[in-house]
Amino acid sequence: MHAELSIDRRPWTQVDRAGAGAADPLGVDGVKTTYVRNEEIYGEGEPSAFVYRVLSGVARTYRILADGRRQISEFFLPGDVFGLEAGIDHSLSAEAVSDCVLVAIRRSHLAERAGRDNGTAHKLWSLTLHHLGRSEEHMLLLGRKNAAERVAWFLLDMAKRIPAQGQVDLPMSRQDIADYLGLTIETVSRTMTQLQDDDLIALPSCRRVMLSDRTGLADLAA
Amino acid sequence: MHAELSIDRRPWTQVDRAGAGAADPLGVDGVKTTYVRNEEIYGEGEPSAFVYRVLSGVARTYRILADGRRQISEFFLPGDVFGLEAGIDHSLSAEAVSDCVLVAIRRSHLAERAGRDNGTAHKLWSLTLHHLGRSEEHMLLLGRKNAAERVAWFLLDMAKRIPAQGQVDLPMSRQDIADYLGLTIETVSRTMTQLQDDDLIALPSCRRVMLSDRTGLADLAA
DNA sequence: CGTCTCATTGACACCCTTCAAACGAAGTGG
DNA sequence: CCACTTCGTTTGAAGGGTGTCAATGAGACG
Repeated sequence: MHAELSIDRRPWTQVDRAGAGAADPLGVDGVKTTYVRNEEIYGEGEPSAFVYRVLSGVARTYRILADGRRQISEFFLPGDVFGLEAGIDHSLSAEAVSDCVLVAIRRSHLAERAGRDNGTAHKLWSLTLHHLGRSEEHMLLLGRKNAAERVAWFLLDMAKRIPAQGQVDLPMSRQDIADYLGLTIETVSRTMTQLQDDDLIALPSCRRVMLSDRTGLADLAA
Repeated sequence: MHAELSIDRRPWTQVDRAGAGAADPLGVDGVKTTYVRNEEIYGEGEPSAFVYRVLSGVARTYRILADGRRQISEFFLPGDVFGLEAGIDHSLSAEAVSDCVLVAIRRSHLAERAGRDNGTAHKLWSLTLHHLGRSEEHMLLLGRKNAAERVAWFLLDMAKRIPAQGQVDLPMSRQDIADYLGLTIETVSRTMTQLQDDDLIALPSCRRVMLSDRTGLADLAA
């Protein structure tokens, strides 16, 4: 990895000291805001005025079809940034998966600083490239993988992103997982059970997953 | 659309005068290269040394699984730019869909210029955001749409991107379309026939599509 | 005209969805 | 402390949409 292209993923909470008005790692002041579970952060079509960094909790962005079919495009964990979009209006909606605290950074301030400071401009670009890389991986999953491969990939990805050893506490519901993986809630549930029967994982509770056989999961995830 | 976020999509051929060594709209010298149909432009895992602009013809980027399943992430038409990735190595492969001419722009030159010139930096970022927006749309398609909706969306998208009126001359094979839409070649073929039976399109030849009912197609594409 | 490649069509199988019911955990009120 | 409710998850049975396998058809080219 290029050092200059790497992304700072430290949960910002750890260095937060000032609350509202403190500078984000992107170098621009933001306002700390709390959202409760399932609360809307922004909606598709609304003006895209802010970029958000997650301090605690988890957020999701998604698109929805007229008949209610939903595709979650990404989950955002502490340290992650979302809300960067091409147009002046949001083409995605965003909601809180769990109660969460975000820093909202005014997009115009960010643009202004990026115009002056190459470092900020470069960070924003890197962040966008990182998202693009993940969405390409996501497309491969949605277009070409079966249910077991999708779920195995998802669990490994979550284990990578959530700091903990040997287990994952999933922050989202089965419905969220299904809408992220392009499956139904029933298929996700059945697949989890199957992975458990195959001794690849254990499920002490429905939100807690022990990865008993990471190699086996990785083989599946392809 | 922000004027500053808009993308210059003019086919560069129209302003090309010097051949190799001429400056791209991105402001950096590039080398014009010709590729024949199905020729590899770069492979997954190779060092990512160049960014490409299509002058003529069409290119595809894709990822492939160990057993050969392929997901095409995007087609690139004249004027389009591809090859921008987060890491130092390509995470996608790229090939020529048809014989095509590309300008290869050295990434290090681009990075150097972006470091000096905010305009270039901003163009690169906008381009990346544009790709990200498209890939989010693509994820919705792959995760939640059925075959008819996928094909209808694809035809409308191609009609938008390929200048012509009332008809589209598809530059790619059914296999390419299938791998882009997350379907099989047989399903694409059957769906095209079905759309024709429903009087939404006409197929004078397998590469030429007349969009007889754009409204009906748009309703389907959702 | 023969060959090669790609596209279309048909028959059948299977993975995932749909519909439905049971189960379990968490919270509330008696 | 225990019914009761609510919400989310799991499990079952059945159906459908898409994949697989195979054969036929249609252009392109020599």
